[in-house]
Amino acid sequence: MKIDPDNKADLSAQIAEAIREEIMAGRLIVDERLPSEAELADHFEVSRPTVREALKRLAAQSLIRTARGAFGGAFVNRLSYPEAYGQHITTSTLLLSMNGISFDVACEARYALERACTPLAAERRTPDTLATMRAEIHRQGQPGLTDESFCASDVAFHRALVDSAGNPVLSYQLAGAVEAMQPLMNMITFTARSREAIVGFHTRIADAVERHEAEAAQAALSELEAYTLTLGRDVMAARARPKG
Amino acid sequence: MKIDPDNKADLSAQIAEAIREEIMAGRLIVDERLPSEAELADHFEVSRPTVREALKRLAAQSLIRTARGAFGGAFVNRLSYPEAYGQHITTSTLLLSMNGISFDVACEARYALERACTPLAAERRTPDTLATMRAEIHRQGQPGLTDESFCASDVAFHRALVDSAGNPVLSYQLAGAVEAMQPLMNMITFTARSREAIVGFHTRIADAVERHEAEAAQAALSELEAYTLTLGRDVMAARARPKG
DNA sequence: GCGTTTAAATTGTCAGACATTTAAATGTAA
DNA sequence: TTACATTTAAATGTCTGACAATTTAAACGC
Repeated sequence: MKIDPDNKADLSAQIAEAIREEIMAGRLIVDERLPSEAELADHFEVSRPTVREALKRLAAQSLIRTARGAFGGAFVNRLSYPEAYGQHITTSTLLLSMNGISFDVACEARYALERACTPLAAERRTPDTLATMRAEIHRQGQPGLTDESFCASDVAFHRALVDSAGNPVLSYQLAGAVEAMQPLMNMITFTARSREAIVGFHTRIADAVERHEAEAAQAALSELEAYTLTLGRDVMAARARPKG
Repeated sequence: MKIDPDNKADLSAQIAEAIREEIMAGRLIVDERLPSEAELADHFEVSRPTVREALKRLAAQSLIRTARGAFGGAFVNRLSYPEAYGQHITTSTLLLSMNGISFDVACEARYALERACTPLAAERRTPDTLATMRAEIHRQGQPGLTDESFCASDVAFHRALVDSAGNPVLSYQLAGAVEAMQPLMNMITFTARSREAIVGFHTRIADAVERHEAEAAQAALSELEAYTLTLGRDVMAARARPKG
């Protein structure tokens, strides 16, 4: 493994980067065991705590996993879809919340991406994904539902729509976009009237997907986007008026 | 800040998660200073190395940054677009390479997402992004170009197309999809004939975007997808035949 | 008033030790 | 021989204490 020049950056960051490059380049393959912490410390000529900090950096990115005990150690981790989802959602959510991304921009990106899945979803939807969409639509019509539950069900519906495309890479990419919108969506209070409208759009989408009508589904999605945008703008406008 | 129950997981992971939740929930805001390592160790009732491992986990995710010296410490980091790009690309690349994602599935996801940007790109393209696309097309026609440079230019062209949409969130989401394909694309050797064909598709796309013709651009993209798929399948087939 | 020096606070690194966990090796009895 | 219990070795997890390097602010001298 590569060494570190007289770089002045943190040693643990340099070591983590060296190991990360080995993994990215495929020179360390999945489930391969890294040398023990003591051996790594010896190799890089640093102390064990420094090596451990480097390994924790890699663990935080799900690049390695560790096991205690004899024949334990650090192993190259096969990045699973749930782990990848989680990291993507964390990154996307923070990017939106920390950079003052407007509701309009986030909304546009989200629905543009979602429309991209729709033709595939209309072509390949299964009874299973259709049933999930129908179930979420039914839940959204329940009177006692809290705003939080309504939002969660909304996410689940759109998630099912995306999953209908049957492309796990697409599902992964969309997860970040849809989930990251959640905090922004939570700012909107859904009146009974707006819920009714949204359920209407969802029903149109599910119907179109069931009938393999991609364009009708895309059209309904575009109208839902426009409607969501008006809801968001109303909230912003109301917030600009400090008068209650 | 929250404490840790009698959980048996790593203390550093628990502490990192507790701080991460504070940041995600907005209770720790951008540029806010965390307590010093000694204070955190005191608060969580662990030793300083354990706190440091937790902080390194957060630093690896660009959630915090650290500064030495008096009035230094750990600060909540504003996640920048380049940092978010980098993490997204790392995650996407590893997800594809470690899970045996087929060329077909990755290709489908990538072009589906890219087509989603096309209507916005055709609407909003600027002289600047058009010039970038033209420049990359010109470079791709140079005879002496290596396969690596051709691939890089291909990525730059598609990146310019995506950026034409003028939506930074969309650009961020697409970066992972496009860049993560790069290792798979590098397996394809581009003959003079295939390069000529690709330059032709790129020219059609640029022309359509310049004329604000979204559907023509999408059609050219779809044909490029089909052509890329045949190239990839030829490579796979040639690889299946061990005979040279 | 200004430049220099000093002090303090904080992260970065090290050394050594002990605790905990895990699986293999070993021993023991039915 | 087989099954079960014990021991052992290897590795990570955690702690203590110390020192180095860095950076800012305050003190100091002129």
